[in-house]
Amino acid sequence: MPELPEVEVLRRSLIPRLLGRRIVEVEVSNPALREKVDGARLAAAAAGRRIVGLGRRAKYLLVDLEGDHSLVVHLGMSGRLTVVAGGAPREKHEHVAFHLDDGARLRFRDPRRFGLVLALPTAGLLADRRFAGLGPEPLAGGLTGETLSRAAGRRRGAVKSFLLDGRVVAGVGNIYACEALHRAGIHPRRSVARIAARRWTRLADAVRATLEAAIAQGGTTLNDFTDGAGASGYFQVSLAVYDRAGEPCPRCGKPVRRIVQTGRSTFYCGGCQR
DNA sequence: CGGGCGGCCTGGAGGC
DNA sequence: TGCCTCCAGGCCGCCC
Repeated sequence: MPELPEVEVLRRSLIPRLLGRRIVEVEVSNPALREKVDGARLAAAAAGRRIVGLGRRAKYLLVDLEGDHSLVVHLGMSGRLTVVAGGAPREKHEHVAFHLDDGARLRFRDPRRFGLVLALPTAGLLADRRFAGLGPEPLAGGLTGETLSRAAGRRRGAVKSFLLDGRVVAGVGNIYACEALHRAGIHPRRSVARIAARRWTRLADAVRATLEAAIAQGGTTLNDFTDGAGASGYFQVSLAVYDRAGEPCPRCGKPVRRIVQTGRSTFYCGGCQR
């Protein structure tokens, strides 16, 4: 379940393996991802081009190519992007492969096919409809209590759902929304209309701290995530509440509870989240 | 326009 | 052992 930290860990792990490499061939085995993969367009954008940068916006990995195009990769739920030896056999669910000039292969594997691989013009990339409505990058200085408070505006919904809204803040998914609320001591069902300035600041700080801690530990590997070399993260051992229903809260010892909000699981501590 | 919800998709887990 | 159901959830589109 790759969220911002996992994509950031992936990005950093790919830099030494991809930067300066030339893509020699693009192979699409199954175009049926979230958006149909346009193999001809991918090849036109990437074949013969060097990789000159690796960026990230929200949960999207941005591969900057020489020329005027970038590759945009989203891991969805179960996507993995890894660099493997050129002779490695094609894996099940390996839908897209980029063959590199050093003989290696950049493999995109995604059993659930919620992911995305496409090429877009680099100029104005972030103005693309997929990025245009996104909220601030939480680790780029754009996330403050005031940002959150202003985004809340006249909204009245639960703060957990609010944090999951990419227009509010980019890159926060279910795991880190739960963890950040726990860190901030805020109940996931609390209405955003009933959060004071001081608590917005605490929440913004908690979101940043949670994401940074997860990146420092290589991300969270519950089922699928690995970095570009195939290595798992280990933040899952640091999760305070996520997927820990019934276990004691690491802060106050009361049992962690599971509820469902807008169709997805929320984990929190009824003792220290108010 | 905010917000809720279904659909997409497969593998793994759990029940019987 | 095998079959069934459910669940994981990012994102989009539809609806009220």
